Amino acid sequence: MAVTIKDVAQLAGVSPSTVSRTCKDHPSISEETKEKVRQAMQKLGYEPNFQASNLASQNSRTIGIVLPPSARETYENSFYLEAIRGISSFCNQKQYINTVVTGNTEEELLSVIKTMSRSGQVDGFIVLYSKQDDIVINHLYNEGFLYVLIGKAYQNINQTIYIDNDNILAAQEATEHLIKQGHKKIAYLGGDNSLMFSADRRAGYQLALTINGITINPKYCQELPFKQKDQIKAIKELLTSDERPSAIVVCDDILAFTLEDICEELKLSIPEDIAIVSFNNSLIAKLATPKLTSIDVNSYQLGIESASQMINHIENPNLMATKIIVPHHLEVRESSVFHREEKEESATF
Amino acid sequence: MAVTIKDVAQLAGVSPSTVSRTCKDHPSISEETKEKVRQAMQKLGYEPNFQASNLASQNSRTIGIVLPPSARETYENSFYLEAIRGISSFCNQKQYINTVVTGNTEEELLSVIKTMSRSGQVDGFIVLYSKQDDIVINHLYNEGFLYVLIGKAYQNINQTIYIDNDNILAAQEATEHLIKQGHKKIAYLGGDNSLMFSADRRAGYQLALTINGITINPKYCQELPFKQKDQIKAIKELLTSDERPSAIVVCDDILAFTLEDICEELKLSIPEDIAIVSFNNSLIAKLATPKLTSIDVNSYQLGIESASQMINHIENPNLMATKIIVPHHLEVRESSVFHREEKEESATF
DNA sequence: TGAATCAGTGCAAACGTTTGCGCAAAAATC
DNA sequence: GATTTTTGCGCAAACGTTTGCACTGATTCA
Repeated sequence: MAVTIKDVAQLAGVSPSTVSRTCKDHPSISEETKEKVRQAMQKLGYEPNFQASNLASQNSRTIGIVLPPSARETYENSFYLEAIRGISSFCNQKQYINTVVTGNTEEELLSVIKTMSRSGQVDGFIVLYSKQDDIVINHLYNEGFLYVLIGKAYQNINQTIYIDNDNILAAQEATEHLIKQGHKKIAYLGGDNSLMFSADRRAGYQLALTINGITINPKYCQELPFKQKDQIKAIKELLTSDERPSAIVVCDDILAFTLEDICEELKLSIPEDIAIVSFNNSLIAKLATPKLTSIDVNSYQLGIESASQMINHIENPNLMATKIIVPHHLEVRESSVFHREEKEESATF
Repeated sequence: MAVTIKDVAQLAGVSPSTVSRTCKDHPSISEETKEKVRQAMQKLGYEPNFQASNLASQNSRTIGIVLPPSARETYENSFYLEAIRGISSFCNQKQYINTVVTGNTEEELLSVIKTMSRSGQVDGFIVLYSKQDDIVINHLYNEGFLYVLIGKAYQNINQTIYIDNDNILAAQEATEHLIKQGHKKIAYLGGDNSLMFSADRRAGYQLALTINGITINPKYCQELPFKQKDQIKAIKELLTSDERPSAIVVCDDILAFTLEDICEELKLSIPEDIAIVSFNNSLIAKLATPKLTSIDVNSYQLGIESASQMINHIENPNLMATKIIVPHHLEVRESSVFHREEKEESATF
């Protein structure tokens, strides 16, 4: 049997409550006694029992991580694992535990989440996506259960805690980067606009055009269908139309990669005929030919910050619902700039 | 305050112990009473308190998931998230919790693991890699703590539970697939051979050659350095040498992708000059041009099986250390076969 | 000098389960 | 009908913490 608080108390010649208070560094214990207790803990290799501690203090020190209910391809995006790693790393430091919950459908997810919250398995959920009218998010909100969103909240904005990039600004910068290269016919390829990041990036793109006095061409602003076949068809149509754009902002590296393929097929050279900027700065952006200019959203940091906020709110229930914006940065590579020198950073990979 | 076992007991007119036993479907409670209790539970929306239950039964119903301590690039491999999703999904069903632990160095990992096991935060660890002389794995073994490896065990093989593909067979099949296409000069590009999967794939490659009466050329069998720059250099040397191979088995899609790039640079066409088979069947394999023939290792299933084994061993401590082999399959695409028709499955993506 | 304050500790009751054991009542045995 | 066995359930003691409250001895204040 593992060493308990009583063993430590006995060895140190104090009561269990004194040991407990020493662990918490309670001010009403004298430094002298604390030292004595600490020595005993050290000697016995004491580690407080997680379950007992949680039961007594009526919490779980556990954070649920909710993956979006999606097709397998979605998870190929390294964003999710990086966010999870950020969360984990912070949790590990703070002696918290995290549990990822995943499901194929929204309903499946919801049912797991319901039992988890009712059984006190978790203190709160970090939801790794933000989507309009999502039943999971709505449920959490309606139940008043603690949750934080990665991505911008869609409704109840002032009451929900979220961690996000400034996707509008990011897309604006991406677009302005292209404008600076002399482009005027700039298109945007996005995904499902009920996902907040996609909608925001589109907004940023449009904002940049407006600010720079470029009129918005609706044909240039596309919400692509989910199926890859249809995506390809839509992209081809765009690229072979009379008003072919000379530059494209793409909401994701994977999609941008597909775009590069299509360009090659259509004998359009990048960045001469079509310049490209995309998002996520994943490995694929570095491996693509030509290498993709991409916006790094710091997904690991998004994870860290969301865990930090979560724990903060668990331990201080009356905190306001704050928002955190994690900085992004534009990683310029070959797909958007003519005659670019081989840069050291891309070379070291 | 949430509804407890006492509330249910009161409503059903029985004692708390009867409620508890009903939950466990204990045989010594009459079906009649059970039904009464179940109705009460239903009515109150009772969900057993996770912490209390764990404390009383002296376990944690929590599984730690150990990511390898690596550079960021490693995690771009979708293998890890898929494995985690498999584990999570199984845990969610079984009312278990999982917590991923990650660290930049082996020491960091080890220290987290130590406190986790001592504080009873987890019942066991699923280690998502298998490596020679790894201090984490060694620690777990020496402490006699429950763990299961994804990948083949390196030592204490009969005492450790592991879930793996038959990587030897997989690599053998990959190689024989190339042999069937008429290739005789076949090379193998692997990574760090202290990682078991890499060593096994090499072994399978060599086995296939031997069986088919092809002498092994040491130059053809490479353990590539970690840095991408050096990798590229080594590959280029191989491809420009006098004895240039006509086909290559590559231990990972990402590396194979890089190989394709180099081939293009050297004006070698795929699969005519160089045929390629790789591993993991990730998105990148489907997006590459030409599309990569790749071995799918069913990482999600590896996750499921490892969680299943883990829970089985948690609940039955005296079980033997079994091994589970998850099937793989070869997904044939353009990189290994001449004049391949566009297949439906690749088209649907 | 006596009352009031305070710092430092311990007592014991939670927290919500699980489970060994005991005890009735019912069933089986003779 | 008396004895034993079985069935079904409840009692109460764990499990290892946390924490409100009480208590003691020392210090301060008037």
